[in-house]
Amino acid sequence: MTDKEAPSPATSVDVARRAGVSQSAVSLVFGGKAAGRVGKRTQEAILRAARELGYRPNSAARTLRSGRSRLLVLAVPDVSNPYFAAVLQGAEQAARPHGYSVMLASVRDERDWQQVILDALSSRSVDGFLFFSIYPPMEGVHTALRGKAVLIDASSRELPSLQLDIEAGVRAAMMHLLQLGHTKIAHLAAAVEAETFHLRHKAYLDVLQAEGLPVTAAYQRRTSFTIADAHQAARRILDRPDPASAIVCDSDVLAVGVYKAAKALRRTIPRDLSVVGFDDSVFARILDPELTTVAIPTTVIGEQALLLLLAVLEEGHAPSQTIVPLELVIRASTTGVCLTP
Amino acid sequence: MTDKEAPSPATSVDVARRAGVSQSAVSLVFGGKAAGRVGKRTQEAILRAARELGYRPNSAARTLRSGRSRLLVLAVPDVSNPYFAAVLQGAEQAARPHGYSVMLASVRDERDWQQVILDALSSRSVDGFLFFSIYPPMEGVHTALRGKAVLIDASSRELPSLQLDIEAGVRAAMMHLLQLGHTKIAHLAAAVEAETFHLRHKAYLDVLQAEGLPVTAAYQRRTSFTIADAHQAARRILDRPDPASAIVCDSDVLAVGVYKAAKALRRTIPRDLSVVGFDDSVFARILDPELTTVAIPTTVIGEQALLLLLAVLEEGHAPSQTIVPLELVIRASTTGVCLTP
DNA sequence: ATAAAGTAGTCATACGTATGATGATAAGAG
DNA sequence: CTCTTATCATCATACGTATGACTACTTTAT
Repeated sequence: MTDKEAPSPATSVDVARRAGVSQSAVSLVFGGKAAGRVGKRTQEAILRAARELGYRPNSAARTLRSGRSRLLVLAVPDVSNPYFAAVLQGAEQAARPHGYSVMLASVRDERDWQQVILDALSSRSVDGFLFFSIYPPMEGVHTALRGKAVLIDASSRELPSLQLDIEAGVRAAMMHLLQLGHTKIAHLAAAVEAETFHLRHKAYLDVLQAEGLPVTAAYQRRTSFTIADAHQAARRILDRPDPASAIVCDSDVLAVGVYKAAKALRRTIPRDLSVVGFDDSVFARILDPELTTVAIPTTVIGEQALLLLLAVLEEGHAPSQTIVPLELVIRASTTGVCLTP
Repeated sequence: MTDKEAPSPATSVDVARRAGVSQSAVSLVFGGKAAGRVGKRTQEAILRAARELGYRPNSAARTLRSGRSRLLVLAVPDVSNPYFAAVLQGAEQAARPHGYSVMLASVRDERDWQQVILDALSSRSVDGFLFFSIYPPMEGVHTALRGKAVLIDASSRELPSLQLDIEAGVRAAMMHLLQLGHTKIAHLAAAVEAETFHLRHKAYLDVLQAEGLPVTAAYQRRTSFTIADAHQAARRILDRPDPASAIVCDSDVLAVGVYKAAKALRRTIPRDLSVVGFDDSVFARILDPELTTVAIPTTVIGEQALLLLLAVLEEGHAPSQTIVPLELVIRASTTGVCLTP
């Protein structure tokens, strides 16, 4: 109510003067180190004075003096992918109560990569990093990053990581299809050099072998991460004398391509073809029929990864490797195989 | 090649020492104010020394001293909407060459709003803001924001803004449908208190009137910004004796709801129902049939808005109101009306 | 009674940069 | 030869905070 716009913002010195204490005391209170150094009485006086002046600590000064910016970076390969947006949301939520902010950095190629890191590190404007599997830290930066970064959906000897149980996810998808009677199951893989995608393909092959099914080369295709390319790749899997009756995709985005291919070839999903996606992004529920997919708990991942990072930053502590379980969400794109063609 | 990891990062003093000049000279060079103050010779010497030491200016110190952080904030209502992600991308691209960074802030309700602004402003960690139509600046903050913010898809007397030609977009959609022979055109509106959505509805009504078509209350429905709610609302428009033959939606997201409603009611798009969306988000091409929609050039908007903001910040200059044209993208969800039912 | 430990508070300084004021030298104008 | 103007470089200082060192007082232990 007595809110007057301060022409020049109040500083800790102003607050100290008004509360009749030293600047140090103010700093201690706002730095959270008041325990055992500032009495309860004066603490209240300081807070009151601060409120009256509308005081907020100057973050630049704070960073300069303490060497910590309380700013973290989430580096993702594609800003416009809703998948990463959800992770960001989770990370932000976890960061706020600890006084940290999270910035999004889009890292398209490896050059960006190095750029972002070196810039951020050497200008000392960023305290820590969250990196996605894609473009994992290269040898050079690896060491510079120790104690400052956490990997998501990737493993590393040098950096702590938040792992997704990719193998279990793929296995769940495969078993679901097997139980529905499918034997000719294809895998539409993302042609991205990242551990997470290698794991997906390995799991696919493992299940086939474990179940005594044949491994057909024609049922395995790699494609770039676009709908159009996925469409073409899916076409090659389907447009042959002995087409697969089910396709497991490395991502919901790729599943979209499969839908388009099915339509072009006049196959009906799920009657003629069962499709399983990966991610459970918004796309899954937009597609018609709604997509059966391996759900990745994006928000939870953001939270957990950030908590890991905070542990690393503030305690140097790296709780080995945390594993996040994935869950198969069964919707309308999968059904029993048609017995008589 | 002679890249040795510096244990403690080099400062401008280190560079100065190595180049045999004063710290001021280094600062001038890296601040871009070397013209007429630092000779060509010494400038080169400084740059060389800096390179050798791997020097990067400390941003905190820079901010503290200059009072400018070179950090901007893009405040959006929903981080997970790809629409905003694209804008961010455009903004970042435009910001980088000017030495600015852009942060994303998710502003869900008005409380967030005030929080973000006051925090950012008073801790002096942010130089400027980009705000979306949704939750436009309230009276209180308005003044504090002058000279520091630009509005996107909204108008204001106090703040410069980047306007979208919403009216022309809606009109294009309507004229397209009219030319296809539709007369019973519905409007599925977003129940969000923002100028941009008011404009959409007004334009819808204006076209009806201008073309001498009746205004039917049952063809106008408002819905919250979710697929499920849009589904229900669309149902009410379609599930009646005299259903509309075309629906114009305030957003692609709402159009998704319409598709679901059409499916539930066993109507085929576009044979039984034409649908037009708004945004041209990823969804438009994922839907089947692909969605005719009013395209918003998101990346361009990000760029332009940021350029506006820079002009405001660096020159106090506000180029009145810039208007961005929208374009109708015709795909497969619209077709001529069926003459004999 | 004295040492040790705990509590409440202040002092002084340094973090790394930007920038106005101040010279020093050289060059061109009258 | 002096006066202005231009160019190049430096000095000194302040931005606002965090924090180790220090003082004074109180409590507890021995």
